[in-house]
Amino acid sequence: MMSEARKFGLRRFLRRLLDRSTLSAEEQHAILSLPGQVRSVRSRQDLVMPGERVEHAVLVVDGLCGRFDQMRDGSQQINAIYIAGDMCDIHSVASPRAGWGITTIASGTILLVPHEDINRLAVRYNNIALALWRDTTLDASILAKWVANAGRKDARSRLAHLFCEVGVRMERAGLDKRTHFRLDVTQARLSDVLGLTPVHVNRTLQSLRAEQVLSMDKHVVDIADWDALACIAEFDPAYLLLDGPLFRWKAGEDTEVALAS
Amino acid sequence: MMSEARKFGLRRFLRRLLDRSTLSAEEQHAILSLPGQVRSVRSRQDLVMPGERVEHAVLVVDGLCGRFDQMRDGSQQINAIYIAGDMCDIHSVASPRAGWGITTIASGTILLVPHEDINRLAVRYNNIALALWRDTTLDASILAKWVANAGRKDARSRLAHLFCEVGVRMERAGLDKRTHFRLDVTQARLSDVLGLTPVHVNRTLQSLRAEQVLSMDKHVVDIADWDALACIAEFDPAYLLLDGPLFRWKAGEDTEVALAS
DNA sequence: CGGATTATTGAGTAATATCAATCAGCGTGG
DNA sequence: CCACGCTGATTGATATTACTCAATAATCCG
Repeated sequence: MMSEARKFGLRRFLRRLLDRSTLSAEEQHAILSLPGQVRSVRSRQDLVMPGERVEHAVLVVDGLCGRFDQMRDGSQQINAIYIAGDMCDIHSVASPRAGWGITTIASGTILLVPHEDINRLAVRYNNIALALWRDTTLDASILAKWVANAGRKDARSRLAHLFCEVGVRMERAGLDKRTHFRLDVTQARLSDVLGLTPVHVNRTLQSLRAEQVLSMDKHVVDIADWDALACIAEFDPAYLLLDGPLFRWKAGEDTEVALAS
Repeated sequence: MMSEARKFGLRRFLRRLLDRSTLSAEEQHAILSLPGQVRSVRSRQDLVMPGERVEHAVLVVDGLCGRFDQMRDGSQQINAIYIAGDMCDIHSVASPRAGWGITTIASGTILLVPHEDINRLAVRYNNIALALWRDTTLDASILAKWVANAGRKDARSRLAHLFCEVGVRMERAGLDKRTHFRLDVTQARLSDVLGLTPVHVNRTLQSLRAEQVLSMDKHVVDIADWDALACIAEFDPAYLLLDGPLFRWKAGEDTEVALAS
């Protein structure tokens, strides 16, 4: 049932927020009570076009979404991958018009949550505002890492890094194991993520397979040697901000700021 | 005098916030009253090391700073450039430990603003919280564009895009003209920004100079043909979110959300 | 089964990196 | 004032990575 999907998606979203922020029972309840429109989506469906002004945020209930930028020659660059529980364009709540677009990478289910309702929560509960800000921070942190990877690493290392990142995020979200997960992408799509050619992605995958580091068959990634992969990738998960929930803001006029352990 | 530098920096910071957010007189005054420690910095001075936990945010009063990531082989990738008025690591207020580092690119003056005080303002004035979140959004938007540039554009186009971006940002900040500005970077530093080799940056600059599009002499960029440069860069400033101040949150328990025109 | 993607392979090419000099500016100590 | 040593800019020659084009094989899906 549709309403079930909504609850399910919001629970995943809440879980994700709780990874980095502490929310009271009331705040948690408020998140879970967010309204939203459930929608089934196929692969390669553009949800937000670049430059469009939006009035709702896209929460991935199930499947995969990506944020993309388009070049004049038609080529795409995907600059963020979102898995179940991620809210793709949380930013849009603060800045409703952005330069990017949102597309589905794999079929699945999404929940469209009106900005209006998210704003209402952020106003009433400033720790929700903080949690959302923190989520944007994570997004920026991942982007910063992607810039570094694109700028300074070769194809092997970039590919390896992507698998490490997605593995860890999947595992953290309770979706799969970091060494074995379903990643419903075609090699062409992978090339849009990594800024490579489909041909080159194919060859790079083969080289990793030949070295028994990882295999990708039928869109299932199987990492045989995590340490080797992390080494190739120079993967350091610090940028995923997984140290556990951080401090809260004290409510009201209190001028003291609570800092967690 | 040092205190003058503090005021000066905060005014620039406020001005920057007002480009995208509306703040009341009281809120503006609160920003300008932020405390902070002024510090003169030389070029190539690391202010925050990767992975370090910080307790203050860095505001660029004058000069240039950059956020960087470091590879195992020692090479650096600069994934963000900050000009006067920018607060480099606003994110750190929400997430005090990040994976990146902050370094100076050119000599100048910075202001270290304690997180504690920023948090205090964000708690008391939720529109300041919104403005800061929005600022993080802008940062993410720029990063997303850089990912796209690094992934899908060649050296010429990337270099051109950087100059367009910095020009527009400088002009917007009231520091210079977009077609003529001082950018105190060496070619080697530029290469760290663009993910290229110093040698290649040099040759690419020469090619742009040969075509009378732009020249860079003594660290002063002179753009002879802005349109040509923007065309080479495929520059569309939408991602800089310059449409003017956006909506405010209504204060207090009000459940209605104010949306600007 | 047949038409569509998607994956794979090969050969040749273009972009960028690498290595190694040389050159130019510039501050400093003699 | 000038020689020295430094950093940054420039150049040339070569190596390497990744792209392009084009074809074929495998898989998916109705």
